[in-house]
Amino acid sequence: MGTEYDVKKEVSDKYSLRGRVFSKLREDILSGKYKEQEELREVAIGEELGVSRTPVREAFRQLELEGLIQIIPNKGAYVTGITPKDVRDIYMMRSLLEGLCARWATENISEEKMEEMEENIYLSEFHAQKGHYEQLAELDNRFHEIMYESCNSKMLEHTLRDFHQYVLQVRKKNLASIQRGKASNHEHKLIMEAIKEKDASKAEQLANTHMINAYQNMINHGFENTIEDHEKKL
Amino acid sequence: MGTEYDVKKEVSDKYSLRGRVFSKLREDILSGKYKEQEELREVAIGEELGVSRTPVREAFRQLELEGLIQIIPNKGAYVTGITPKDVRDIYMMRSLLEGLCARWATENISEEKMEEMEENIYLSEFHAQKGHYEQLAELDNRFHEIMYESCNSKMLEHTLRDFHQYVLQVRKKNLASIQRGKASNHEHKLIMEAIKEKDASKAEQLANTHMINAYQNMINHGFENTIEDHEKKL
DNA sequence: ATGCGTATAATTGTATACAATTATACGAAA
DNA sequence: TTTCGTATAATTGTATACAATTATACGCAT
Repeated sequence: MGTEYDVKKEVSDKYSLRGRVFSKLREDILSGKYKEQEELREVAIGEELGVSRTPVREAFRQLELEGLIQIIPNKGAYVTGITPKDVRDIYMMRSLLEGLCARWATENISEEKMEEMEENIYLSEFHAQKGHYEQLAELDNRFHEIMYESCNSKMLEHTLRDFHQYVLQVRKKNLASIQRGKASNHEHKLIMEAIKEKDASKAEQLANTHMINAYQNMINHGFENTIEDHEKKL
Repeated sequence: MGTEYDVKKEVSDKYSLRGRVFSKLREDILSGKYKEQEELREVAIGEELGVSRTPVREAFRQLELEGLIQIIPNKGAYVTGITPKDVRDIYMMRSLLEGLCARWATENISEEKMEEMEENIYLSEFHAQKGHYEQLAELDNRFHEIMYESCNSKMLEHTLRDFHQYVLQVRKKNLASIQRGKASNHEHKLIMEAIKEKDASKAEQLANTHMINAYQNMINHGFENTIEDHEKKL
């Protein structure tokens, strides 16, 4: 009953100019192409990408709401950027919310999603052994996506997806360590098992720790030099 | 040192057409003027508000990112709405994040903000006794705002402000109970004292409970009939 | 030289025109 | 009657034109 359309929700439609501008700008900001406080001019961006101001402006409004730029009315759009401290904060927030997500997923996950999760674990172990980084990263993303989709909360799903997207660039480099890859897989497996056993508290606690570990690993592999400069500000 | 511009960050600039359209639509969606799945047409909205499609479109893009509408490319904008379950989920998420915010505020709050917070408590007690609902609601908002501003985390501040805004409409009715008002004040006071004593864990736990209580009170005063219909879906 | 005021340029805000896509109506064939 | 295809209308996507605001340059008075 109830015909369900599995409309694949694109983060931003790839086939509209606005969507492409949005994605491009977000990527450029997160990758550091545009420095903090740099002013983004509509015509300049438009010319660079070969589009008019209209889609650029719409993309700007979205970027503002994502917190990546600040728009001062009648003045301009300024890059907010993402600092190492922002990344830290997001991981702390994610730690709590991914925990909640794991808890709710335990209570609401469907048969199909549960199976997909198990499959994800086994595939990950395979690719980890083979050293297939790209597939591993993809499966890692997918694992979290499955959790988001299974928690039965539009709001939480939306929030976590945002955060996930936000730190994706930074995380890419991180998972490219085979050790962390394997450790991460193991943690995923424990979470999956807790969900399967319907032990919500355990799943929550594990997901919690999983995020902390991911962050800890990150600052132990090339991220600490940048974060330490900012730690002093804390 | 370091001239600090106290640029008051408006949620969305009131003086641009786009900002007004955005605020109006958000209010109308949250208040239930537009039903779920209802299609919003750019020209219709524009004519109703006396503006062209341009500001309407930009507002749409923002509403989409806030999750209030879903835009299907080349097709239309459909109201997502906010269900009682969404409200519940947000309160659960807020419970965790307000806790984290209280913890960080304990570690980072400035002298000035600490004093403003104390002042806020005393003023609230006064207005609670007098039965001044509007001032009480305003002070309640401000208390949380002070916390957000004091946690020293742009990301967390941004996220919590979003959530806060999201449930504002619903919450209005809620605080208009003098009992809850006083109870809420007392909880604020305990949080404030914990922050002042630099007991971060205590502050976190109190802020945590404060949110749960606020939600519990809400569903016990006129919200439960609507939520219960949705509880069955859980 | 410095500060101020005005004119000019640059930039953003909004409206409108046009293009592309999607929905609808209607008629012909089965 | 139903189904399909096509023409038409409606709606969104994009570009451009114009208005309003802000930044800049330059001359003048001090």
